Formats: sequence, C-alpha cells, structure tokens
Amino acid sequence: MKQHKILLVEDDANLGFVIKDNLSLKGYEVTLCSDGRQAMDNFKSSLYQLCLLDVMLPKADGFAVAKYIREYDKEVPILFLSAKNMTEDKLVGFRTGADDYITKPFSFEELFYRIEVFLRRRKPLLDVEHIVAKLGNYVFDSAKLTLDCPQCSKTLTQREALILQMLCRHQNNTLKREEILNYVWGSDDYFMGRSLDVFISKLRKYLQHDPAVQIINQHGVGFSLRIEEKYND
Amino acid sequence: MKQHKILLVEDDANLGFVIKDNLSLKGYEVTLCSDGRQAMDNFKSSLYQLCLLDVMLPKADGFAVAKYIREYDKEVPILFLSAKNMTEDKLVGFRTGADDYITKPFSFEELFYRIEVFLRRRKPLLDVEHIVAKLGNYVFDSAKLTLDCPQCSKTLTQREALILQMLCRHQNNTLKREEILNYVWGSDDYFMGRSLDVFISKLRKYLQHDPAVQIINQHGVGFSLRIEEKYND
DNA sequence: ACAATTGTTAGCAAACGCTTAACAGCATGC
DNA sequence: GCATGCTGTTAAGCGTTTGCTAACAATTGT
Repeated sequence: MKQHKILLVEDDANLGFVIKDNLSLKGYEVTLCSDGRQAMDNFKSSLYQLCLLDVMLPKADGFAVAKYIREYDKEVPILFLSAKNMTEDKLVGFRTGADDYITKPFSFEELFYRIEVFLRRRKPLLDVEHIVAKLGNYVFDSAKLTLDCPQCSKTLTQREALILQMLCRHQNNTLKREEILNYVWGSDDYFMGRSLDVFISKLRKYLQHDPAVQIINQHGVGFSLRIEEKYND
Repeated sequence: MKQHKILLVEDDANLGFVIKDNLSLKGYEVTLCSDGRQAMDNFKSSLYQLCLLDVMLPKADGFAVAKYIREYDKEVPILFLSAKNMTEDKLVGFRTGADDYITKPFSFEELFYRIEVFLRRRKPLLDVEHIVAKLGNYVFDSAKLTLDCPQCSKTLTQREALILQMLCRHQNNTLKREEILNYVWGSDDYFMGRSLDVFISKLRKYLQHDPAVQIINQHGVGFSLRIEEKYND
C-alpha cells in the first residue's frame, strides 16, 4: 500500500519531532518544516496527501501557508493545530480553506483519527490518465499542464505535456521514436519525426534547471527520461 | 438549487431548535429528532447528506446511533456534538466512525464551517449554488448579480454572472472551454465558443479596475481566473 | 409599436502552437 | 579519414484560436 505523505509545519522543535515520530509510527511519511516559508517552498503540487499546520509560525503564519497551498491545490486536506482556542481564530482558519482546526493540547490518538477521516474521504483520482510526477527538483502535473521548480514555473502546451507524460511513464526506459509518434501524432512519418525532435528540444530547455533530469537520446532508437537519484527520499 | 438534508439529533429542546433554526437560515433542510430511537427510525426512511448527533441522548446514545447509521451507510458524514471534552469520549466517537467531534459550547459559525467541510467534499465540482466572492478589490455576488468595487458598481447579466461564478469556483485553475460551454450553454459548437469569447471579453472589461484580478487564457485549453495576492487580510 | 436590454453572429487583427525548413553537429560504418 | 543518415536547435511559415468591436436578432417591458 502506498504510504501517505504528510506535510507537518511546527516551529516548536520538540513538539514537531514528537508529532512526526508518532505519525511515522502510524505509517505515514512525514516531512517536518519549522517555518512558513520553508513550508511553502516544500509544498509541491499534490505530492502531499495532507497538511498539518501550526497557526503561529515564524516567517509566514499558518493561515498564509494555507492560503498559498489552496492556490495550488483545492483538494488536499489542511488541518490546523493551534493553542489558540478563540472562536475568531478558528473561523479565520476555516475561511482560508481549512478542513479541521485542532486545539492544543490534543491526544495523538485524536489527531490520528482526525487525519484518518480526511485521508479516508479523499477522492480517488478522477483521471487515471493524468499524473503528478516529481522529476528531480521539478513537479510535473499533466492535468494542470504545469511544470514547476523552485526557480521557475511554466505551463506547458497540451502536446508538450503529453510527450513529457509519456516519458515519465517510462522513466529510465527508452521509448521508441515510433511509439511516441504513433501515440502522440497517430502516425509516423519524416516530418512528424522532426516535430518530435523540436518538442524534445523544448522540453530539455524547460528541464535545464536541474541537471539530474535529462532526456537522453539513443541513436536510431528513441528517447528516455533519466533521473539521477542523488539524495533519495 | 438542491438543498442539503441534515439529520439533527439533540434532546435539549431549546438547543435543538436554536441549531435547527440557524442551519435552516443557512439553507439546509433540517430534521430534528429528540432521542436516539427516533433518529434511527428517521434515518432509514430518508436520505440525509449529513448527521449531527448529540452524544448524550435518551433511549440510545449518540454512539449507538452512529453505529446504527454506519451499518447502513459508510459514507454519510457524522458529526458529534458534545459537552464532554474528555479524550476518551472523543476517541469512542471517532471509533464508531465519526468524522468530527465538536465540543460545546461552539459558535454557529464554526459549526457551519465544519458542516461545509464535509458537504463540500462530496459535492460535484460544479453546482448551482450562489456565492459571494472577494476578487481583489471587487466583491461579486452571484445571487444579486452585482460586481462592486471602490470605483464602480455594475450589475451583471445572468450569463455573465454564471460564467464568472464558474471561474470563481475554480480560481487559479484552468477551466476547459468545453466544460464552460457544456455547463453554461449545454453544448459545445463553434458559435457558442465565440459567444464565450465575447463574454470573457466583457468580464475582463468589468474587472479592469483591479490589475490583480485577471482572466487568463491558456491557448487551446480554456480560461482561469487568477488573483494575485498582495498583502491584505 | 417602441425602446431597452441581453445574447448571438460576423469580421478583422493579434497571438499562439505546431510544422517545416535550414543548418550545424553527431554517430556510425566504411 | 569521409560519407551518410540521425539528432539538436533556431527561426520562419501557416493555420487555428482568441480578443475585441460592432452589427444583428431575440426578448422584454412600456
């Protein structure tokens, strides 16, 4: 079973580690950030299945982080953790698109249940065709046609996305020119082959911010998307 | 517009009526039961989109009701209302399959948001419910058909409002032309496509007082309403 | 019937994406 | 080495999509 990835943002280092450990024990894969900016940088499209945000944070508070996340992703569950039990704070939380607002202190058991509620209800992906893939520092969303990396953000055309999606699906394996042509263009002639080369060239340019991601040509055969694992995760 | 039906079980008659009235004002159709048995009988006969259960009830307590409901329906959101703030009670609640456990006293606003969280997650993407949205300096009310900003005030036509509403719902996400056409016009042909372009042009003109609000075209795909966050609220 | 309002069709200019062309570099086999 | 076919890259060409305005049709209220 695929592990659920959770983004945890908590500035109190002790509490952060305790929560992270507890959730890890329950089988989640937890990324801990200690401030708002770090959290936003870390948040990648829909790669996390759930976000746990402390409200009071250095750099950018939890509400700001939630707002940022909601701009990119309207679906991912956002749960606030806060010592503030004021009605007004809760309302602000919900208004920014939160799904739950948990007041400290809480029991881990309760936290765990509340997390489960939202993971359980998560809709299965509508379109099996589409993918969200992490390519080195990049995140590619074939439905939104976005290719984001820390330095830049690009929206692809449909054809660019289709080709990149195909390459992603066969990551580290060589795709025959002919296969791509038949899939994307429906047939395979000289000019379409040249078009493909143009698209590959464009994609390479888009992907040049991370040298670990490369589209490799195998002479006379086709292309493969190769991603070097440096520090894996 | 489809109303959501809520099953409310609360033995304190006063509180029950107050909650019911408040929720009715928000547009829900609420059925109030005063004890557990009544609630179970009632649940079988009608289809509810959400259940609000007090924990302490005569005849059969909230947990028993929840358990009963879960035998028939694993999906319907169940929210507990309780004065008991004990960890153990909450856990029992979640173990019986609850989705939220709200401790009294709570503000109606909070209750309302917590209800919406669960209703929203089962709603289809498109629905006809009206919205009031803040778009940069603008305020758009899709029921009143108004689009106001400090400099001006405009009442939209039905079609204009419907399209803007759709864009609002998908803020920062690209809506496919085809989706808009099918939703607004019911089908998708060349001329309707041209009509859509005319409406988009009009909406852009109405929205030109705030450069942070923009309708962006993604060539060959569709449109997205993009709102740049400055540093307000 | 008349004006007022709303939505559709038409038409032109601009923007865009994809193909095609052209040329420069490569790989491979001789 | 050289010849030949592949590939990489850039830019021009071309058809399609879009932006906008205005004319036209349809509907409504007076």
